[in-house]
Amino acid sequence: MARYEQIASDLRDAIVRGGYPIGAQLPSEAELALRYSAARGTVRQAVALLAAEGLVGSRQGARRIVLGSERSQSFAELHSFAQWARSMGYRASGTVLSSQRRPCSPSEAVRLSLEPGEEVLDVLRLRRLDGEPVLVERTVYAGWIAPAVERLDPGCESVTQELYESVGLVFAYGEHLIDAVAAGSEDARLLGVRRGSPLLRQRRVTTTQEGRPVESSDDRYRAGSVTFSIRNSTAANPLVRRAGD
Amino acid sequence: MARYEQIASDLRDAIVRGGYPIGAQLPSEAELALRYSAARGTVRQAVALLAAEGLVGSRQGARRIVLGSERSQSFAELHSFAQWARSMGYRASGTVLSSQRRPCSPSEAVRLSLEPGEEVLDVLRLRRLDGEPVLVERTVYAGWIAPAVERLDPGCESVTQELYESVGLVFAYGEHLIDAVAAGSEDARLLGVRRGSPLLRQRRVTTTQEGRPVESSDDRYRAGSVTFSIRNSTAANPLVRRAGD
DNA sequence: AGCTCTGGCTTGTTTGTACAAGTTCGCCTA
DNA sequence: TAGGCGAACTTGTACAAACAAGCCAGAGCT
Repeated sequence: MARYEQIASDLRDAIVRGGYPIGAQLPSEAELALRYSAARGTVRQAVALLAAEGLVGSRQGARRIVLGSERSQSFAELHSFAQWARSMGYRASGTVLSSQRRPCSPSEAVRLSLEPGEEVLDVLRLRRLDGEPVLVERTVYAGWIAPAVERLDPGCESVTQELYESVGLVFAYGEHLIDAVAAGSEDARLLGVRRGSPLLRQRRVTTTQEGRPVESSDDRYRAGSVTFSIRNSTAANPLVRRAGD
Repeated sequence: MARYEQIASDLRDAIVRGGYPIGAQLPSEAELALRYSAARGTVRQAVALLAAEGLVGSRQGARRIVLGSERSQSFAELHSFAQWARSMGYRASGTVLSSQRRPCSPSEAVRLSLEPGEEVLDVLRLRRLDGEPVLVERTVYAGWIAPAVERLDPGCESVTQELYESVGLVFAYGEHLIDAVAAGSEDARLLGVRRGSPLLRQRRVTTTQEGRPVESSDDRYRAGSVTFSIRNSTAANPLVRRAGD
């Protein structure tokens, strides 16, 4: 673990534990540098990490301010339903309802950087939190990873983790589109809600470290079961609003 | 404009214009430093900016990779419906349907850091894109900014911009919670949809540069009109999934 | 042909220095 | 008392240097 990560982690703990309540000022960079016997540049990297997490804000000339005190989750917990559920103290389970190979559609070819007509693996999964059905996941895997996915146990908890352990596949980047849709008849049946009732939809494309697309997924959460949360600032602005399709 | 921002802007333009297509390698830091006659540290600040925007990814030892080529919008465009609409080429309009002072509820007192029972301003607005009703906005303003809000023109396009010009108020930080809800009868009537149909809800709290909360808002978008978009990576992870209320 | 290994390239981390720019607060003055 | 001024403090930007760690392609070997 790098020195600046240690310092960031130490400060984050202090904030989460209430040592620096919301609205309080953080010590100056010079003071932190002295306290941790590090150069000012190293301390700046540490607080930049906290700023990216939305925990602290800063303005030139003034002390840094604590903006929030909730620990933000890791990348893995955003991409893996099971890992997220575990970290929240829920028991996650899942079932593969169908799984079949087929040639990819033109739009999928673009999203996954495939040749038109190349084979993909189409998987439908139902996910549960503490036994309650919460999420319908329709995932399209690129052909080159399909064999490894097909080898997975149908009741497998964490696909992400299994793929890492079996073939060393690491998800590294993701793009996510979030909107609301009405439940179709299949969604309604699986989630146990009425047709037309609101669902939170997350469409995502995930790629490896090399930027190679692995999967494209359409996840639909039962309303009330999940909320997405973001902190942004004039400096860091990850969330973007787009016009509907 | 800082040197590293110039470099970032230059590289971003090149990426957006297709000079570096998705999947391509960026020049090495040393080469960029030479090209721009800047120190390597300065170049690193520039590419860190692009990485935060999700445009490029990096791994130690390998060249940086272009991951996306869409320009992400500014903070203002996320917080201000009007400024976002304008940048997307839409014509935005809005109407204040009601506006009244009342004592704040206990939960609002916490969210806006107010004394229990302190006065707040409650505003209901309907927003349109090219004439079409798209968004119902229920905003609660802290008492100290209420007079300035009440002085605004009821048909005012951009509240954010007007507040900046009239009292110099700058929104600097925001927290956003995104989920899906069914349209209530008021929502349905205003947006011209059926009761119970899906809406995309964005609840947000916005604060000033000093970390002082200004407004708390519940915005509901008609399904299909707006999508939120995010890019994340193992390094930068702004988006968080949370359990429902 | 296929494999390993190594050397050079590239990004990651840390330190040190210097100056610019903005904030804060006390002091002085009108 | 109210306002203006300035000094001290704090964050932002930029440069330079050095080493660590990981990647990659080409040389050489089997």
